[in-house]
Amino acid sequence: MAVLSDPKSNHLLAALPDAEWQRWLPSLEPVALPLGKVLYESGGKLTHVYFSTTAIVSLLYVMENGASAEIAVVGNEGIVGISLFMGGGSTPSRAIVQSAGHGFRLKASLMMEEFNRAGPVLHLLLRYTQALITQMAQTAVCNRHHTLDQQLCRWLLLSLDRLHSSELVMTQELIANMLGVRREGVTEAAGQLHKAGLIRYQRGRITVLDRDGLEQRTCECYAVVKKEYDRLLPALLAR
Amino acid sequence: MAVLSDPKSNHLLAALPDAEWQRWLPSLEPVALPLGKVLYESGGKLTHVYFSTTAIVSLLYVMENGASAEIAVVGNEGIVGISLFMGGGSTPSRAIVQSAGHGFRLKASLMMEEFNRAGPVLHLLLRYTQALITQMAQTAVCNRHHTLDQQLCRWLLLSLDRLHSSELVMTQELIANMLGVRREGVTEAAGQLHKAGLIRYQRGRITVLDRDGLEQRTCECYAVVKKEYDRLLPALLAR
DNA sequence: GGCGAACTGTACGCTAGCGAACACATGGGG
DNA sequence: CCCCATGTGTTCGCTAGCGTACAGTTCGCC
Repeated sequence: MAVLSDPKSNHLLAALPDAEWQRWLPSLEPVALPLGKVLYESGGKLTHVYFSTTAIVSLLYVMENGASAEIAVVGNEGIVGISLFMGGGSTPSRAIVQSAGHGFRLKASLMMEEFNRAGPVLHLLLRYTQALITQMAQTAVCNRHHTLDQQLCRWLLLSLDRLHSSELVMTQELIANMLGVRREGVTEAAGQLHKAGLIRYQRGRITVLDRDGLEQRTCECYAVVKKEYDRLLPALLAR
Repeated sequence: MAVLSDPKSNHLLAALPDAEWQRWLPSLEPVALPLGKVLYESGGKLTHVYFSTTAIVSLLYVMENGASAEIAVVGNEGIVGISLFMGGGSTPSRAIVQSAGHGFRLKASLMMEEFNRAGPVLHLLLRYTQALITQMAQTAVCNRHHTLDQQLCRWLLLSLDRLHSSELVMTQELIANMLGVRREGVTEAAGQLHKAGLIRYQRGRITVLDRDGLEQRTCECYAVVKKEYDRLLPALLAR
């Protein structure tokens, strides 16, 4: 995989009007996003916003006792660091790379300048934020009502949608952290999916064999989120 | 309680610069917000945004099977209908009055005009939205990790903060819907709080006797949300 | 003033997921 | 090439909360 991927692999960047694109290009700084890299810390000030091209980033809340839960996931469809332009400049959550890859970043000050032009950039970012809000809301619902198996399916599907392959480099331990459950629970649920022939895996590497099967097993939450992203950001998905 | 309360009882309205305030005033339409009133439906187009003064509104997701879960709660500190200005004009959730009261509404077209002036109104609304996002995220975390007792405390505290009295008119059934749990579970948890001398209740009417006690019993989620609202919207709380 | 609907309390068996403890597998680095 | 750190599988007892069923209580209304 090339270190320098195309910025237009990020759907938000790709959706920029030409004027903005030309203006931003020189300032877009390519960055490697290795597994576990923390893009911002809970309560920390944002220095950059990130546009992933091939990585997946989790927005994670870590509790006082060390337990954690994923709030939302961002891939090449979005931007990491919305609290910058929403106001406040920080959030109580952490952004951490969940699947290694590359991306681009933009200085916070520049981002703010662009946002404050109050043109298409602002509207694009707010629509994306609205989609992200839906994902968070649905995460709350899912955490309340659905089984671990269903949630695992949802999580795999959301991750797949944000990747280019059907293979996830991801240990069960990591997945457990994201879902906020025990690793053993993930082992068990993954075992079910394996038995059902939907996935295959070897030590930190999950291959999805039957995407439709996963969709049938998961709860409605996945479809709700997917539909809302498609509705709010159609241009981005056209690519 | 007067039908026409003061619009400035709503913190967002109160925080408007004078010019905006003068401009909006003639268009602010007083509305009664009786228990159970639906301000917008899942996927429905927004015709107005609402500024509550004395009511509490729940953002609720209702699942295909009829089960539900509260995503966030809005009182006189906020606005109902953020998806209007965020883009998209609808969300998959429902907004329903959880505690009766009054408020004001503004036509969607007017709200958009004001938002698109891209001045202080825009920034105020986005900061509020950021606070709301935190609440949603923390709801997700809380649903994952905390006990029903803790969540009930959190919920009571969040509701108290959005009311003017220490008395909630609210059946256990309703609370159960909000928390996405069984009514019996709420009965039990409420019984604990009653025994501990923290609350009192008579048939759909809960009186909080010991607020500090609730704060000690609840999980960290309440404090996280409270702190973030205070941080993001300090002017509003000064009143 | 008492009837009935709405609200609250209690009980019981059941299940998903937890916590802890440990055995097994695997594959990359010395 | 083999060692051992890292990842995975399995087991067991435990608990919170579910679903169901039903009894008791309160209050508004006729």
